[in-house]
Amino acid sequence: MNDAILMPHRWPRAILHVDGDAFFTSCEEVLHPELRGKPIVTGGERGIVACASYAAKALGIRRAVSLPEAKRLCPDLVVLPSDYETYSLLSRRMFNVMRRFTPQVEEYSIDEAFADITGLRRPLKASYETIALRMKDAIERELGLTVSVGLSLTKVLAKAASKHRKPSGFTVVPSRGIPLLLESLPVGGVWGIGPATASYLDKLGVRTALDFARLAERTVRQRLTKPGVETWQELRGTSVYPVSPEEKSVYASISKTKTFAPPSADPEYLFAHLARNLESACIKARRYGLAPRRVAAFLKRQNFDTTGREARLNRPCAHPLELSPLLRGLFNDLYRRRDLYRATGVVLLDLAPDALIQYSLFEDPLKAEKIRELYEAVDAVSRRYGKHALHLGGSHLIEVRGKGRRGDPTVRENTCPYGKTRRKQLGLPLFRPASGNAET
DNA sequence: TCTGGGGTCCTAGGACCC
DNA sequence: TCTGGGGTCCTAGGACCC
Repeated sequence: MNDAILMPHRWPRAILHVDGDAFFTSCEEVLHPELRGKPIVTGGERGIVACASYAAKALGIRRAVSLPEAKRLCPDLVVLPSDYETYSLLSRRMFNVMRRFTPQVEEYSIDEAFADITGLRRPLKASYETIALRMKDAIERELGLTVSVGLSLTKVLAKAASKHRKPSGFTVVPSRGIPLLLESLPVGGVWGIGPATASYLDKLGVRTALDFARLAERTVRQRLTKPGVETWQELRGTSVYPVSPEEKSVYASISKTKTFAPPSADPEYLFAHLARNLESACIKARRYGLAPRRVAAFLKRQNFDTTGREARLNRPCAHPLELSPLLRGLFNDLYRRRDLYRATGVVLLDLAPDALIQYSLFEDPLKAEKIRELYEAVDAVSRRYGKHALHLGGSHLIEVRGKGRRGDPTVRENTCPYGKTRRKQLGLPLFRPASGNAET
């Protein structure tokens, strides 16, 4: 282990992290001042707590607990449905306040943002600390809710700093302050270190973020993968994650999943859930004018093990009617009769803008066009009467065996997206026979 | 943390080719 | 019929985040 954290000169970079305090419920308090200070939660529509106000947290109510359980802890609890429109609005306002100081603002989530204020001391005639404090004050004054702010040399350190003191915390960590900050932070609390890495590090005797930061570089490179090494560098004050102000407007993927109780082994029941996942995901994709080039399905077993399969389309397509046979193929490949499953899910990947959707010469363009018209009508009905007002009439309507029927427009011809399965179908061994005594 | 739902990124290793 | 090596592409799954 090293003796000391490297000491770079004082502010090689000045990065701050702004974190809304109990953001959703705080937004509700802005909207309904009479609720201020009361125990309130949002998430009423889902049956679990999405966000708990500080008054509710004081009573032991945490995220993801069920509403009946929360009600039991606090009979007077105010339960509200999530109102994302309002939260997004206040979120945008928060980011805009930040952007008055610098365009180098990265919107990380609805209630968090980073800003790189390196080099602003001279133009703004103020210390980094003062700039950060002005930003915090402006947000709180203009929005009427509080944020916690961390200022340090890297994103990982700034994030650790902002959560060091909440709510309405303000924590400045120059290089000499790093050990003090990291000493009281369990390594699993570091942004980028999850349960798996934390328990692995624990075996190496690493308990706190400071222990981790003090590991020798060679040790870290040998034992961890890229994200681990980068997190280690950031913790030592070397900035490797830039603040990137470009907004990522398009989704890389869209997924829909559903857990059901009790778990089931009934293939028709499971496939019906998958079909519904597919419809929801496609509705969302079409709403954003997107269509996937790859579609994946996954099943979650009772023990939370998850397996998935994906398939490539020969053109982007966000229409369940066309994708359903393909989904059936993926499902057949995944499903094991002896297993009980607790959830299904569908992921649309490789999303392309709808404008780019083109029909291949080998298909019946009339049919494709009809399907497109059908879904335009479906979307219109859904907008009016709700999401699943119209949907596929269950799996029985579409009788398809296996997958990738020749001529199926949604499956690339002569291509099998899953090698192992294809090998199985062709009666080939899944692996090259091992050398040695594999065949005794 | 006894585990809901929606995302992103990384990597091992197989497929395929030369 | 066993035998390499190397490069690229892709899939499945893991890990992490809010």
